[in-house]
Amino acid sequence: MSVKIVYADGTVGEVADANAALEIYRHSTSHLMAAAVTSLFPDTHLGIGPAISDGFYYDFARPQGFVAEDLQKIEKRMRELASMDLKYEPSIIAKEEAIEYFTGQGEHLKVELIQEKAGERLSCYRLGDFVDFCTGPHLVSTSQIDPESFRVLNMAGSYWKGDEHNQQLQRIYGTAFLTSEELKAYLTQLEEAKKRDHRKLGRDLDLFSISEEAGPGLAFWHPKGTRVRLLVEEFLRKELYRRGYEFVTTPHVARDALWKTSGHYDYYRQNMYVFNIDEDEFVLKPMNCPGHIQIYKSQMRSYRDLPLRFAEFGTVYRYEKSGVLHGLLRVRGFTQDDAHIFSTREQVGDEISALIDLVLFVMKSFGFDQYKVELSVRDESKKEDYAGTEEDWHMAEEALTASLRARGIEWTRMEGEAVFYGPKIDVKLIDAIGRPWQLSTVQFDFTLPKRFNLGYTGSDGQVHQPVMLHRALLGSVERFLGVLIEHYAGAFPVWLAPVQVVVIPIAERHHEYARKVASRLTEADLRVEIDDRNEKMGYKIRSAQTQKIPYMLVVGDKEVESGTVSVRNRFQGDEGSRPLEEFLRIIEETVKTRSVRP
RNA sequence: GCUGGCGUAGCUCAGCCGGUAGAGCAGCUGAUUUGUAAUCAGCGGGUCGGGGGUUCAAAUCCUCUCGCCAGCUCCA
Repeated sequence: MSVKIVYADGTVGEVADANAALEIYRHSTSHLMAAAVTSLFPDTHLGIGPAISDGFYYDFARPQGFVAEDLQKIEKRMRELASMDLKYEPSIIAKEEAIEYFTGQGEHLKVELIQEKAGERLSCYRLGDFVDFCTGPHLVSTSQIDPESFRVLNMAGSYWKGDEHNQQLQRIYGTAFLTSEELKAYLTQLEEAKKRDHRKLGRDLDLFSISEEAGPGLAFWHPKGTRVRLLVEEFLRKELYRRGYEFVTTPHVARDALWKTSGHYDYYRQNMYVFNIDEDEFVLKPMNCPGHIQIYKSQMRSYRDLPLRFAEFGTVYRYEKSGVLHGLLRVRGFTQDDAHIFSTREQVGDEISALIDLVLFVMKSFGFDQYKVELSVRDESKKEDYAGTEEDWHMAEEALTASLRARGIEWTRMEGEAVFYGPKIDVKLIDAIGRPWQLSTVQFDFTLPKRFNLGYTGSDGQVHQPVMLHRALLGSVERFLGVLIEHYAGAFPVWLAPVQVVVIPIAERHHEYARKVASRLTEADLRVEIDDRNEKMGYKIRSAQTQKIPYMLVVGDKEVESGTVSVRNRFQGDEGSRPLEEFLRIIEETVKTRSVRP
């Protein structure tokens, strides 16, 4: 469907593209919201109010802020204004005139924006009594906004121009869709996301907890959560050994001297836990790289030794601001599936290719098949902020893009997003309900080899400096498991499920057979429980279903007699009886293939 | 860290214009011996996040503090 719009110069047009139309629609709804807010609260001043990926927001400056009840009032006022058929009236005026007007209105933030804008003339849109400096385009009239297709959702603080040193504004979020059905679907999806919340599932499935007494941002892994964790780690460990990595183990604390050499002491101090013992100062490690470098440096290295790939499930601790902590996704103590590759310049291209293969293989194995790749490079205008030579950056970027190109992987180039010590590739996974998660990262490092004066003897007998790559596949085990829980909504694939099978005897006389069944499966290395509680079968099934256990084996008189099990699958329900050995073959195959659905 | 909201039993929540706590689920005990998502009955369980204050009296009001939630900034 096409939407009628009005451009800044007053011409009227139509937009047929659904995405473009939605963006304009949301932007216009945000103006409607601002109009509602300024009419309800005349002492409010304006920030900016764009459309965003799933709605829109508007930032307001109001000393006393807003309270939750204000949101309802605002929404109500928006409906009233929408029904008044107000026109979005554009006008093009001189910059001077605009400054004068907004200064007169006390809109100093708008004035600031206008002053920064180049050009002599600019456009404004009027909506009733509300005038905003805006390039448009907009809907023609508020009558185009379906009062049932938008919502004012929540509010939060935000910094002017996104800078925490600036004044803090009140941001009000809303969402809008072209139809009320789409709004409804969106709200349903929010509910869905809530049901998958790993913090809730972590408790319900008894996977992990975070204790107020022990401190925020520190996860305690329960037996079932630890099982999943170990399974993930075992899978990776096996795969990494297969691909030429060596595992190493490094201490959790090290003298300040190490961190001074690495530079973290100066650049990362605000995130480090530092403490004194006797005369010495120690740091709880926030990163594993200096440790791996110690191992590299423990002996002379030759080009024949390279590449060296040191891997570690390295637990690090970083002080994070209290407001950023979030379940397992953002914690203060976490385990990186870290590795550092030391290679010659000639080898680095192959290493990156191998890494990309590895990342894709690992993600696929865990059931993710959608992803986005970002290549972060330095800000060309601020080269002095970055370490490494011109040649370093060129070589690194070349190596990264060549590998991506060779695999036909599409990527987005992120200007100015590189870390100061080198460019990187980040892989963002898309989960089951379409949300992106930043996990894998491959980063060049031009500074640590220099700081630690790393070298190897080349075939020419001269000492050369190795290239160093940091890489993590899962990022951190904690974050990855959080994402995995949400991706599967707690129903892990059979190979990762903490409990794979629960045997459900119907009555007490079937307990002995149930134990026989369970021990046969346990012998085959399956994770089995028997529910021999004094309850009805339906109760036990419900209990197993809510625990998302992949298979329930019901055993009663018939099964005891025939040596079978009645198989119930958590997704499909009752599958009927089959001989125990046959079930065993099926589940073993499911585990072996790491099949997502049993 | 900042803005706003919220902390009552293991979980979800009621009680909150002040009169010292309640439900459902979970747990425990007993009865029941059960055929594909909740059998019945009984019992135990809370220094109402913590400190201070106002008051004859505080889960309810004020204040400080800790934590959680939604964002912002930052990030694996």
